[in-house]
Amino acid sequence: MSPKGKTLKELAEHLDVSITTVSRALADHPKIALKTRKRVAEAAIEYGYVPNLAARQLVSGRSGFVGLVLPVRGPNFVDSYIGEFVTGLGEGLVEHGMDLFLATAQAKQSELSVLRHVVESGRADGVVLLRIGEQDERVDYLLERHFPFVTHGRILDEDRPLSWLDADSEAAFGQAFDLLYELGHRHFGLVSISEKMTFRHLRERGLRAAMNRRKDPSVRLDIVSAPRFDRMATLAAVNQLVHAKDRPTAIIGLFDELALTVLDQALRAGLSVPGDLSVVGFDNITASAYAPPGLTTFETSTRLAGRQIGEMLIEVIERRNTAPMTKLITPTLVSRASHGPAPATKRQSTKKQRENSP
Amino acid sequence: MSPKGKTLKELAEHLDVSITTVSRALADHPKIALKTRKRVAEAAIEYGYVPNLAARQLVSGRSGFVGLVLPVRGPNFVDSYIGEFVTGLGEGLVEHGMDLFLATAQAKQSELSVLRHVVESGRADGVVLLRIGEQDERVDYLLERHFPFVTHGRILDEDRPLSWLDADSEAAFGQAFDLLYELGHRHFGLVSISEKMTFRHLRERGLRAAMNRRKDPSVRLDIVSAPRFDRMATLAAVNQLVHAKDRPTAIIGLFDELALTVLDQALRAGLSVPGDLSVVGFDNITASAYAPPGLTTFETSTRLAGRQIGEMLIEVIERRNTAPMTKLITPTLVSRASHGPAPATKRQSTKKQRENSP
DNA sequence: TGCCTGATTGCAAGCGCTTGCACTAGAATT
DNA sequence: AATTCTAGTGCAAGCGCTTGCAATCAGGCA
Repeated sequence: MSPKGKTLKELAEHLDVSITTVSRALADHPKIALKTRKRVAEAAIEYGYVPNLAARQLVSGRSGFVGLVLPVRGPNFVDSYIGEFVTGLGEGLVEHGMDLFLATAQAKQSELSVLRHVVESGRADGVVLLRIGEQDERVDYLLERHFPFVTHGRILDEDRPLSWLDADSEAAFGQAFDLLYELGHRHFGLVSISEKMTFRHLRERGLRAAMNRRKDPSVRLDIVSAPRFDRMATLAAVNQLVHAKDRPTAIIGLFDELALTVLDQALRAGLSVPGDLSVVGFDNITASAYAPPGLTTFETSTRLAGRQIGEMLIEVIERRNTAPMTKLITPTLVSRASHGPAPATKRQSTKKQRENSP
Repeated sequence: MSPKGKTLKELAEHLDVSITTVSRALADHPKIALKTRKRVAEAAIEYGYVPNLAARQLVSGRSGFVGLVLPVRGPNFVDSYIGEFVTGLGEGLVEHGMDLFLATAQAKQSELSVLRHVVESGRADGVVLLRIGEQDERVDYLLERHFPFVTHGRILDEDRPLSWLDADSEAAFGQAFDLLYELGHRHFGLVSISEKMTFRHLRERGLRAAMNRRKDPSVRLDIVSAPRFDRMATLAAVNQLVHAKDRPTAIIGLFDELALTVLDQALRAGLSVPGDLSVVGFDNITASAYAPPGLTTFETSTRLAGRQIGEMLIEVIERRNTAPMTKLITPTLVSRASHGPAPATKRQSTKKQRENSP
């Protein structure tokens, strides 16, 4: 059976008024007599009238949709980010009568070209962008096109007028440093990524800033990095730290997957966590609670972020040409068992095979 | 800037032909001279013409969208299912030029009412349903309405003509039983849920069937269950098994979250896994690899399922009124360290308080 | 009683695109 | 040379809905 529903015209005939009146009545137009409005509203419900979206869109020029271009992902990724985000985004939109539509890139297609299509076909009134790079061609495109959008995460250039929501992971990484420093740690490791993502930059900056604030020359930070989704390279990078002769006493993962890998490799190497090594991550993915001894990390509600971004985007769409809105969410520390005091022996040890240098 | 793109008319004037011709040329209509078709196609690209979807939908009566009604979820759920599924579904659809649209239920709204709206507003040409119950009002509705849909999972009544894709978890649970039986286990526990989901039924049935096949009167199965998303009740149910005086030597979780809870509670109770207790799950969520000692479970690619469902749905939409298609995916065993031989001492215990039924 | 006003309602013109049917030439047939 | 095809193109009618403007009607006021 075709999706042919009742039309305005049918309803109008049924009620013996013009379709204009019905249309206006349903839109609560003030010029229509209250009595009529009510009569129509009731009939519409009883009659099971549901407006045809396509027709409405055609005349209004608006689609009623918000687009989300799904990031292209490796073949084996597994994470709850998309699901949570999309759930939240949907919640944020539905209250304002907007629908969410997902655009997936074809095999060889760039995200930009998908985005372009979405924008130009009029399928969306606004879009949400995920996984923002330090520089981002998608952002450039939308900005130039003056098309409404909100990003989860931000680009590096803070002066460009875009609306975004992001976790203040810069602050979180500073907090992680302080936490560990107070526990006596002086030699830090950071497992990072090689992609030029803004969050990488911010987190490293947050860490460094906290470090510099201490003005303690004995503090040392070793950074290793690997391309994302490259399991082998990641393992190599992690082990470079874990198996170093001069191993850090605390290793921070740029995000939980990385920290969990550290945990895993450390345990395999026979180290005790947090006895020999403290590990801290960021994101609080599910596995972090299960991986022994429980990963200390930071939590930021992805679902809530989605929801808020939905609301922001509605704003942006509604009143165009307004100042961009930005929102910074403070992550909260989830303190589990993977961090602790720096191993005492490591401090001024003389007969260790591994040395701690300034 | 408004989403006002170039129109067919503009392109037509530009090319000095009728819009009919342009429209047909772009659709590769055989009646249009090849030369013309090429000329138009090139001009369209150069000119940056992108058809207005709303207009097209209005006349074609088809939306070009497939709808997915997001299951209503508890406030703290975290899982990768939605993300993976949606990614796969998008991939399966985009190749056929279909878009995916997500409908979210409002706070107090039922999934059915959202579904109804989606169907009746013509926003989708077909829908995908998730988390199917033994009986499901959404399925009833769509069937009655003759609206194209495919479900991930199935209803209990196998005679109703609907298209579905499901993992053969019935077989998997049989396999789990056999695996454990051969390892000497005779006393089994199953942590189940109280919701009437089809997969629960099938998995229990698979387990029972394998059990009965053995015709071994010494085999015993204790089942506990709790409402989903109710953490306290789940813990209580799990502990009822784990702390039972007469504890099963092998406990199967209806899905990994449950099995992981068993693992966790067992470890807390000082039991050794798999020394004292074997545990098996289903789903292979990320955490299952990290939770000590590594959960033995079954894997079924959600992303692939999404993709295949996308393709099935296209089929169903394209040629309506055809026989329903069903697809059964065989899960593969992911053998990790949470299962092992039954503890020798547990064997011929005499004082059993619960009885095993055929 | 006649004209003006405000409150309601309806007419009709699209929004941009598809498609059945008619139309035009040149080609083919007799 | 007259007639019939055939390929290629255009006309015009919508798809279902919104909306500017005109039309209608009952009072109200002079």
